[in-house]
Amino acid sequence: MFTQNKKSETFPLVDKKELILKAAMKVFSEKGFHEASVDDVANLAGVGKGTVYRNFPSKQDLFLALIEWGFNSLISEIVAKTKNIEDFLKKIEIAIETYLVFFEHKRNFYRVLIQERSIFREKIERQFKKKYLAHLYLLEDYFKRGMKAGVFKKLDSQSASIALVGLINSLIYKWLISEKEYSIKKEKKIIMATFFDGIIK
Amino acid sequence: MFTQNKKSETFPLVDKKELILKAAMKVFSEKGFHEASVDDVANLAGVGKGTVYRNFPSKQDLFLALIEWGFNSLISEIVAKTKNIEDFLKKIEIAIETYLVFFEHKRNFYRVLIQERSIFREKIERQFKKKYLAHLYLLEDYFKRGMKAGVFKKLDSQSASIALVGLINSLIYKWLISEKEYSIKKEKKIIMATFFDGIIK
Amino acid sequence: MFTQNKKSETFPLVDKKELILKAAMKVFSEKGFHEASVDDVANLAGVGKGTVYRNFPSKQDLFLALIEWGFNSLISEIVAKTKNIEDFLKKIEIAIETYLVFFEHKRNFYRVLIQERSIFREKIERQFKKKYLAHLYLLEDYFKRGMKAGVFKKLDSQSASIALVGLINSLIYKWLISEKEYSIKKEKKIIMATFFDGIIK
Amino acid sequence: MFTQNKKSETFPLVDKKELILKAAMKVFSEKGFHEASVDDVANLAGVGKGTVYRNFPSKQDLFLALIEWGFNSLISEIVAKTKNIEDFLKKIEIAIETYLVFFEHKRNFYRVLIQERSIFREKIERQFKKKYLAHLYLLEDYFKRGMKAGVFKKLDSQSASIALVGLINSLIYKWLISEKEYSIKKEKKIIMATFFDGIIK
DNA sequence: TATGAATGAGGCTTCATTCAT
DNA sequence: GATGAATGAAGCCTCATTCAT
Repeated sequence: MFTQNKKSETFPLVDKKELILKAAMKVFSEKGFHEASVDDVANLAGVGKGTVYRNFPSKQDLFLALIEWGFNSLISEIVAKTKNIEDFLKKIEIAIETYLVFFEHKRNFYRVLIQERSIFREKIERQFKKKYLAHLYLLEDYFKRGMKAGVFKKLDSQSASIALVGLINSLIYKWLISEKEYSIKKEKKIIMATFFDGIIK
Repeated sequence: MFTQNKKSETFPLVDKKELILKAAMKVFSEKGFHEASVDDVANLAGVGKGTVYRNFPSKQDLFLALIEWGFNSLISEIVAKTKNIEDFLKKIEIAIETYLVFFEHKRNFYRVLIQERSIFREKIERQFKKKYLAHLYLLEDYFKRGMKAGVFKKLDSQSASIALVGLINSLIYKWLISEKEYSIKKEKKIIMATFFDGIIK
Repeated sequence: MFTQNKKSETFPLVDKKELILKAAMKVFSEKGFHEASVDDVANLAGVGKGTVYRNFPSKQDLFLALIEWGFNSLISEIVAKTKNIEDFLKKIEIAIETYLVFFEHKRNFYRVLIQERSIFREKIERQFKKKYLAHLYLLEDYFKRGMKAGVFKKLDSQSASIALVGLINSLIYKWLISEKEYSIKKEKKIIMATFFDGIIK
Repeated sequence: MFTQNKKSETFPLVDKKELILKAAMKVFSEKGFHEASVDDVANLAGVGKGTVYRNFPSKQDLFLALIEWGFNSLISEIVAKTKNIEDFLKKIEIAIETYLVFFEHKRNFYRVLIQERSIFREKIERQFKKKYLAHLYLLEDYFKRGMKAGVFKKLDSQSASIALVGLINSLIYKWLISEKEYSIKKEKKIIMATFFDGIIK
């Protein structure tokens, strides 16, 4: 009793949901949504298949929850790192860096993200788009304010943020499939030298 | 035999392979690799399922052939449009424009491209990478030569080309899922204003 | 022990078993044995699933107990209504009426009864038959004695009772699926006019 | 080639659908709809599971097709045996006999019929009712005309036919679960002595 | 060469039952 | 005793691939 209480106070047992999400992250990132089976996830999580379904209504919902989980994490990190910065140039720069470092440590999440945008049809489409685009709003906001402040060229802010993210993702992908081991931060230089220098007024 | 040879010599009727590829392009782009069935492709192509398998060893090979077919087409077009241009700035600019227009007319191919990179595991990985990256070599080459000529900043040319393509793809994606109807060429402006202006020395 | 006895003596609170049986009656009648889940029953009864299993060894046993519960109730009622009647014709007539009225108020039990005789295989078969046929013995007995008394035609008394019950059930079924609202007692007339008039000597 | 042609002319290979229906009849009658698996059916039919699904969209559709198949057969037989009979009493009598003999030889179909009326919910309900009640229309018609002709008592003809069928089914059930071996035709006597004598004016 | 019926492995999901709390 | 989280066997169905015609 006592031990248990103590345990749960200081070592809050990993929540089942998180346990499953972690396993799912690995499995989906390695096999892809369709090739991965719910059994794979359950086995890796060390729980029964039924437990997966008790926590997530369906395989698709599990996948969606994964995306949300990851993005929430990414967004919090970017917000935390940039909120106290006044300079928009600096703000964007830090955001870029945070983004890169985030994925350097969460390769699996990146791998999950780049696969199969197409599995989300109709009913789910909206829900997915919302989550997928959510993290762009941050950047968009920075751009908007930066443009208003006269720091950036006057461009469509949504296009700009999408362009930047696409550019970054592309470089992450390159880094991911590269045979050589190098820190992804190295790519920051090219981002600054191209897009960043370009967008500055 | 005789009749057939004559036929295909004098009536270069769309050959069976191309017929199937066209159907596959539509089906895969609409449903995604996993959701689409070989039956769907065969039916749309108006041939029997066996015929699909006579021409492509497996569903995966069909998909791969599709990618190759599309890229070859894209590359030819870019080469044709840029080969007589001396100026590297102009060369890249035209390449960008060609790229945009190409996908404006081949949305399906774009849709096929962005899905399910994950279906290419192990055995297929190398083969895919090669094809996927092939069209980048063109750009890379232009950048290299442009850098040598002192027109562009000295950067890793592979990274630069990957960054550019990622940026463009991202904007195409935005255009694709946009509810508004507009020509994708409009996006050229932002590409020039950001990446292009940035990379120029 | 003591407390329990006292409780059930002075506070014949619906006992857990009956609580569960009532819920089961509703659930099974609405969904059928296979489509209904033990969870459904537990939820409706407002108890945990474990409690259901503490009271009934298995889902099948629960179903069987339900049948028995219903039949016991039916038989008591028929016995009560007919025991003081001397005339066998009247006896049967009252039995018929009681049967009809019973099911008019216990539609759910009827619905439970008509479904899925097939779930009772092998091991359970004998047990079920016994219960299912038990209520026929009453009628059979009445017929036997009526025949001996020369009131009824001399026929196989078991067949006669089975025939009568089948006929009645069929009319109850008709009443149940009928769109119109009418009292099932109306059907008594046709029962008397056909079977009853027929069996009289 | 020649032999084949001849074969298919004179020995029309058992149609796959019928092959599967026959297996389904046996399997469903023995195990019941829910306890039987599509695999069971496929195995008994000696075909792959996929072949079952090629012929019947779902397990439920297979079951429904089975019901229809059986009823069509029953109705044809009754019609054939009764159409040339003028006398309504005789007509009904022959119908009863045909009904009994039919099920004497098609016990499995009977077993399929008595199980699980409840599997047919909502969407399917109407479709099932239609089929289930179809064979009653025949009897109903006979009763109606017999009443008009003054041969039968004036009663609700639908109720009468339902009552008769319920009575008969009940006796078939008795015969089916009886341990003794006897011809079901024996039951005709009790049917005539009860319902039949009763309904005559 | 072309066809499409046939196959059956494999996947998602449900749910009766158990058991730690 | 009571609870309901956990389990995993079992079932329906899909679809890539094969092969007889």
